[in-house]
This record gives sequence, C-alpha cells and structure tokens, in this order.
Amino acid sequence: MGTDPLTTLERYGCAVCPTRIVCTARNLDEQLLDQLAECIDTSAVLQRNDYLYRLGDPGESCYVVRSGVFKTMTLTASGEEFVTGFHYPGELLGLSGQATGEHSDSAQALAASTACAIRSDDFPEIFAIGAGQSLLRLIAEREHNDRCLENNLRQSKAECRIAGYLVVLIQRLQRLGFDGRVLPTPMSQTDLANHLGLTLECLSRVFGKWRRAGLIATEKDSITILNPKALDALTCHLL
Amino acid sequence: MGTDPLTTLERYGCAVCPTRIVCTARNLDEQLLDQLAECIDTSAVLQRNDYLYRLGDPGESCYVVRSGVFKTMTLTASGEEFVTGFHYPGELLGLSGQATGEHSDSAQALAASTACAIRSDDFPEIFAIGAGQSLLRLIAEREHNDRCLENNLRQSKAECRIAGYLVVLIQRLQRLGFDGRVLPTPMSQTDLANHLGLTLECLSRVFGKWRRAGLIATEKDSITILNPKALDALTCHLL
DNA sequence: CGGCGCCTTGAGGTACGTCAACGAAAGTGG
DNA sequence: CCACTTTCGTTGACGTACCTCAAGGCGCCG
Repeated sequence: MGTDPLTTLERYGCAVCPTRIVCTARNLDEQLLDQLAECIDTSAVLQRNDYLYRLGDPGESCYVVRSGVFKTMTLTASGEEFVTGFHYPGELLGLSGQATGEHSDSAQALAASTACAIRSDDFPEIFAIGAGQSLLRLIAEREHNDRCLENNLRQSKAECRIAGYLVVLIQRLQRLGFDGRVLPTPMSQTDLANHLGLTLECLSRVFGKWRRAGLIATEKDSITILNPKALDALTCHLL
Repeated sequence: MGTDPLTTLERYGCAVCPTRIVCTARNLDEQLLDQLAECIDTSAVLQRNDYLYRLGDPGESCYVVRSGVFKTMTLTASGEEFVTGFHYPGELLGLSGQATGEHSDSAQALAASTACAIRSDDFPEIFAIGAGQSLLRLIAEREHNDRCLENNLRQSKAECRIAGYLVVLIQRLQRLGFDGRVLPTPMSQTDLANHLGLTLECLSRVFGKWRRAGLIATEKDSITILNPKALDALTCHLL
C-alpha cells in the first residue's frame, strides 16, 4: 500500500483532517487534538476495490471515512452480493461489529480513499479527553441517516425511493460543505439499484425518464441535480 | 401517573432491573451498579398510548426499554403516521435525537411499559464508571438490528419481508431469554403493515395463508410460530 | 479488433396496491 | 347491560408498477 499520500496526516493526525469539523475532533483545542490522535489510527489508505474490513473480521474497531467513498455489503445465503450502504467522508462504519464480535459486512473502497479506525477499547479514553460528545454525535448522525434511508425503503414506489435516496445524499454532502448539486457517485448503477432493492432495469428507466425531463444529468462518476425542487417533490416527503 | 409499580425499581435502580443482563448494567458489580443508577433516570412509567417522548422534544436523552413495548413513529409531509419501529425490553430508543438536537420521531407505549432515560450529558460519567463498553454494545446491538431490518426492507416480496421481520424479532426476544415461539405483538396489524411498508390487506392475506398452512397462529396480542423452519425458508436469508 | 462489463430499451407476466363491501371486536354512552 | 359508533381485520375484483427475460448498444481493456 502506498503510504505517501498520508504522511502529513499521520504526523499531524486529526489537526489537519479535512473532515474534522464533522468528526470526533470537532470542538477540540490543539492540545486535545494531539491526545485524540493517539486514540485514533489514521493509517488506512486504500485504493479502488481495496477492503477496509471484511465480513467475519473481529469487530474491535469502527471506522470514520476521511476521504473517498466506501461501499458496505454482505452476502445472501445463496451467495449473492447485497449492498448495505455507501459511505461518504465524516460517516461512521462498522459499528455493528461490536454487537456480535465480528463484522457482519465488508467495506470496500470505491475510489482512492482514507479512513480512521477507532478501537472500542479507546472509547473510554476518548470520553476522558472530552471528545465523547462529538463521537456520540457522530454515532447519532449515523443513526439518523440510517433511519432516513430505512424510512425511504418502506416506500415501494421506485421513483420515491430513488428520489429519496438522492435527497438524503444531498443533505449528507451539504453537511460536509459541498453545494449538493453535483453528487459524486463512484458506484455502478448496478450496485445502486441493488442497494435500493430495485432492479437495474428499473433504476435505468427512472434515470432515463428524469434525464429526458431535465431533472438530472448523469455523468460517469457523478449525478448533477438540475431541478432540486422537482426531485424533492418525488420523495413522498418522509421527513 | 401511577408510581406504585416502580417503587422498588426506583429504590434499587439497575440492580433489580430484569433487563440488566442486556443493558448498560451488564458486567457491573454491586457498587458500580449503584453509581450507574445515579446516571440513569428510571422513573418513566407509562400506560398504553402514553408517549415516552414526542417529535420535536429536545433530544438530550435516549432511552432503554425496561418492560413493555414501544412504537416509534413520525409523520409524512401529508400528515400521515409512519411507523418507524417497535422496541422491546433492553433496546435503545431516541438516539438519533442527538444528531439534530430534537427527536425526529415520537415514542408511544403499546402496553403498560417502563423505560430508563440516559442523558447525553451523563455519557462521560458512564464511561468513567466502566459501564461504557456495555452502553456501547447496546448502541451496536441497536445498529445491528437496524441493519437487519433495513436489509429486510430491500426485499420487495411481501412474504420475505414479513417472514424476515418475524425471524429478526425472534432473535431479539431470544436474547432476552424468551423461547421465541410466542411473540408478544401488542401492535395492530395496521401498524405492523405500515412499518413493513405494506398494505394492511397484503399483510392480512399473508397471515391468512400462513395460518391455513399451519405455519403460525395469531392471537390477540401475540403470534405463535408453529413451524420455525418453514418461516425461515421464506426469509430470503439476508444473513 | 474482440471480449466483457455496464447500461438501455422492449414485451409480457405477476404480485402488490387500490377500491369496496363486509364482519368482528372494542370502546362509548345511555 | 345493551344499542351505537369506531376501529380493525377479512375477502374479492381489478389495475398498474415492478420484476423477469431478452436483445442490443456503448465504453473500456486487453
């Protein structure tokens, strides 16, 4: 693995992290940032298709995406892949591994990506430093996101699901400071359809319809929202 | 509100809680249990249809179900109720309120129920006592459950969804020491259908079919699993 | 150039949603 | 305790949205 891109990050830890404003490090002063960096392993540098962790790995750590995008997936009993989520910078992964002692999904980088590992053993230290509230908030934000997406899945109409997913994704990216008009989507439509519980054909038809209606434009690795209001109107407003 | 049923619980706090083996209190010795009880407000006693918290309430606390069953729900933009979950003893509620500062759902007791409140301000103290790992595990278990149910919703076949929900519910109850053959279901079928993203008619038809096939028996406030293997075979095995 | 993912487009079947009527049960008020 | 009302569940007929299967186009890589 190439270690070059992260040398500065490793040296300065959380202090220079681009996502620190939304992460465990938010609201910490310089001194505490250094202490926090002791608790967090910032060494995970991954290329496209590398795995951050795999199904069955011991679940002693959870992870925060620092840059890039990750896909999490599991397997059905019949061996088919099952995409459980896409994870953008500042989002938490792999927490559920603590429940069973091992990860119940695999996490794969969809582009060159970096991630921080937080060992569950270090949680008490993080709370002792005073960064516990921020970590807790990170967990709560993940929970909040999950609920939104879960509610979205209860809608069985394809257009509602897809629009809802995009709208939630816009919100997630805006939290990071993006304008939310151009969504980086390094995943294949096949994976996206899988994740939404739809067939590729159905997703493709909806995207085609929306393109013709001037609602969105789809590029290779991104989706541009041309008419946010119209998209929002399709979401069934699940709050 | 009647305070009688809980007097002993209030006095002895976590030490006498029937769900302590799965809760934050697990693995604590007598002395620490008393300290933990200081951090946790055990006074919430609710009758059927009482609210534990409401949408928009300040999200300064999360809750652990001590006894009974809770239903969480939110509203669509058009004002319809939207059932986001059913919560059994030892399960965590309301964590996502931390993300936005206010609760994004309401929690209502479906039967006479009790719950403990954990203030987010007390998290550091809980970690200082040494109960942090158990609390973390509680959070992770919630996350794990959510993922299972979320994956289940990706399946659009009604029978898969319903069977999957029941199988996950069995697992959740077994964790509490129940045998998992008789599932307490104080919710209406209307609410259950709503939560599964199906219509009442569809759920009713599937239950009818399963009753005729000798798979389940439905009573007023419970479902008895007569043929667990057959039920499991319908779940699409989402792992 | 050929092969292979990945996406698009079409035709047809099926499962679930919708609408509607009915029945059972539970809560209400006299 | 009994009529009334309301909520909840059952069953049927019908339409439609999505899945399935299939063929073809496009870009990427060897």
